[in-house]
Parts: sequence; structure tokens; C-alpha cells
Amino acid sequence: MAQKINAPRGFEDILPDVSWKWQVLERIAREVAELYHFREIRTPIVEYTDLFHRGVGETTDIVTKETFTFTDRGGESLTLRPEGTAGVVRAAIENNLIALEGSRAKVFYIGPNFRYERPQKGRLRQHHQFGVEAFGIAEPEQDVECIQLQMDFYSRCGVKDLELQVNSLGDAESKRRYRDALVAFLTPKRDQLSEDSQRRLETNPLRILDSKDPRDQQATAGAPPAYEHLSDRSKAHFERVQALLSRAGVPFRVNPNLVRGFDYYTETLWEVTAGGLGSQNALGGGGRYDNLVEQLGGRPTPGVGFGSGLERLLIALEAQQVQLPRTAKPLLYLASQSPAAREANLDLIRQLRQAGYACELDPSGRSMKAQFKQADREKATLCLITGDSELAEQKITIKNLTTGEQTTIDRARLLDELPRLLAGA
RNA sequence: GUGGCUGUAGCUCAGUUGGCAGAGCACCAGGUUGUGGUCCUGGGAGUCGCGGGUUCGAGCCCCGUCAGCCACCCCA
Repeated sequence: MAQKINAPRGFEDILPDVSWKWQVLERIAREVAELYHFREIRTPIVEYTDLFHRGVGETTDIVTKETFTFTDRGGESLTLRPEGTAGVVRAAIENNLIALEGSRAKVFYIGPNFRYERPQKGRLRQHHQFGVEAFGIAEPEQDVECIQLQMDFYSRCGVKDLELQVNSLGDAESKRRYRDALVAFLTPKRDQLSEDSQRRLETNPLRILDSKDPRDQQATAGAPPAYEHLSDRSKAHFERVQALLSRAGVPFRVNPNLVRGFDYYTETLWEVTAGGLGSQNALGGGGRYDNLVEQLGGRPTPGVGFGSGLERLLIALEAQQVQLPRTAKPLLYLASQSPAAREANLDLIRQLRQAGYACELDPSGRSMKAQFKQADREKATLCLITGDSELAEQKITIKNLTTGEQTTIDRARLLDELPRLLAGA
């Protein structure tokens, strides 16, 4: 045999035994999105590299060291999208979804993202997200609608042990003030910080807050909280978000150390964690990004949205032993005793499929026993048996594989009888 | 990018002091020349991740390398 080739590191096949779960999650996602009146958008998985530099941020780790970037044959630098928002914003601007003052657009997407990282539990180089983006409304009601949609999605999937954490960094001005205050607080303690955080003090000081290193946690204890630096407007916004969540009965916890990895976030931030996920326990997160559209060349338009990892959701569901609702058409298995019977079944299976029944037969001439074993393994509902005696009399025997009961009827009557036979199965 | 652990049949794994490559499950066939999910019998299946070294002899020891997993980092 020739040398075998594996999938690239961190890239996974979704095999038939689990792809049905993906279909269920995607169906639930689409249903929930429709209930909240978000419509689907599909954007390319490749964008010009500059989009992510300007959108996600020059200082973020995701952009500086985790992108799949390559030069195409025309010399253009392209990047596989590491997240969903930047591409959606680009598409919304380019296609004039938010061109007019007061424009509102609510979209959702389901698709893959790519980040060049070391794989571990809940972290792949290609992962899939369900996400939504709402443009045009700056009010806290829009933040909360997104959060509710996200929580609704999880509860319809059956995940338990959820925690919603929220925080606010305020508008650009508040965020800058807070950043400066934090740097001022931490600089004298620089030596007590981890090596990573000493670097972050220059590049991205806010991230020191959610470091897992005990040295950093000690050093940041007593640091000035973000809300002390919020403008009156930002403070009012965040308070209103909390009030709306409480009124909607959505449990949440304010985590003043919650920071997220993209530069574009302003005002509200949130993250949802679930049990059973291991170290990478964030199921999804989001926030408001009121300056992003303008930064990417659009008319100034507020926006808010979230992204939610589907692999992580599946891990959590698995760990929590949640059964997803499996919906599949009942399978009819056509067993043939002889080559002549198989010929007749080739005609029959065509008619059955045309009539909308899911059917299978084995053309390889194996024994009836082997065919029944197959039918059982494929979880067929009925086995339609054509032996030489049935063939001679133009009949067919139907065996219910659950009860074991079987009856013989005229072949011509099969299509009429099937609904009744399946209803009893 | 850093660290720890693990690589043996399709899957889960055993393999003693270095001495013939194994089990269970799965698969195929037969028992039952027309009937599955139980049972019995038999069968196919392996470059022991890869490369080198030590040795009469390596799955086992040594060096290197690749891959997977988990954690750091980062985040979904």
C-alpha cells in the first residue's frame, strides 16, 4: 500500500456517526435565529489579510501569531478567517446592508474558523461557530436580545451547568482611561508578574486580568475595577443591560476581570461557560463593537454579537450525557433470496425511493442471514423480503424488525400498505 | 512557541528479565442451502508510528524524529 496521508494537524473529519448531531445543532441554531428574526449570511472563509489586521486588531495574539495567511498567485495576501465578525462587517458594508442612517441588519452565520494553535481539548485549528451580529441599534436592548438568543440556543440544545458572565469596558474613551489606570497600577509590580504578563503590560494590559497564573492573580488583586472608569453613558448602558437580564430572568454574574481577545469590543462583553469542557471552558462569548464598522470604512454604525463554538457545545453535551433528538426517516431494507429476486428488487427500490421512502439493498449476493444482519445493523424499521416463492406469486413479505412479526402481501399492494405498516412499527 | 503523557489488529488494550505477535469487541463465513438482534465453531486482519543504534536476538533498552492527547499560552 502507498504511504497514507492524514488530515492536517488540528483539522478533523466529521464522520457519519456524528454528523447527524451537527445537523441537529445547526437546525436548532437556525430555528432560534428565526425566532429572534436574524437572517442567515454566508461570507467567504478567505478574506484579504488587511481586514483582520484592521478589524480584529494588530495587537491581538489571534492576528499576530495564529492566522493561516498565504499569498495567492497574484501576489495578494489572503487569510483564512480566524473569527466571524470581521467578514460579516465587511460584507454588510460592501453590500450596503447598513449604508443608510438608521439602517438595521440582524444576521447569523454558521461556519468554520481557522487559527494556527496547538490543538488540545476543545481547541482545533479548524473549528465551527454559530454566531449572530446585530447592526444599527446602540441601545442595551440589542445586547440583551443577543444574549437571550444565545442562552436560548443552549437551553434548546439541552446543555446544563451554564454560567453567563458579563462585564463592560465602556466606550473607547473609558477603555483607554481604564487601560492607563491599569498600567499605572501594575507597572510598579512589574517584577511580580509572569513573563507573559510583563510582555502584555506593553501590548495588551487588559488581558493580564484574566491570566491563570497565580502571580498575575496576586498582582492584579486590588486593581481598580473597570466600572470606576466608565463614562456616565457607559455606566448607564451597562446598568440597563443588567436590569434587562434580571427582568428576563437570565441568571448572570458580573465579572470585572472578564476581558475578551479582540480589540474591537466596546461597552458590554459577555462569555458563557459550561461544565464538562476541561480547560477551554468557554462555550461562546460576545460583545458590543460600536466603532468597528467605521474602522472598516463604513458609515458609523453600532453593532453587537456573539460567536459560539459548536465543537465545544458537542463536548459539553457529551460530558453531560445529553441525548440530542435524532430524527431520521425509517429505513426499509430489501432482502433478496436469489439473483432473480434481486433483479425484481432493483425495480422496486426505484419506485419506493421515488415515493419518498429511504431504502437499502445489498447487491453483492450475500446470504439472507447476512442481509438481515445488515438490516439490523443499519437500524432498518422494516425488512421487505423477496424469496423465490414470493417472486413466483408476485408477493412480498414484510418483517417488522422491532416486533419480529411478518406478513405477506401482493407486491402491487406494497405502496398502499406501507403507511399502515410503518405506523405500526 | 513551551511542558508532561502516550503511540501494538478497524476499536479498546495486554505483552513478564530482551527470546515464535496476543485478548476482548467489531468484521466475514459456517452451524440453520429463506430470517437479524442470543449462542456455538472457524476465518481474515499487524512495516509493534517512522529512522537509526546496542545485541546472537528488540514491541521491550538507547538516540533521533513524527503524530496524538492533555496543560500553558490563546480562545470557540
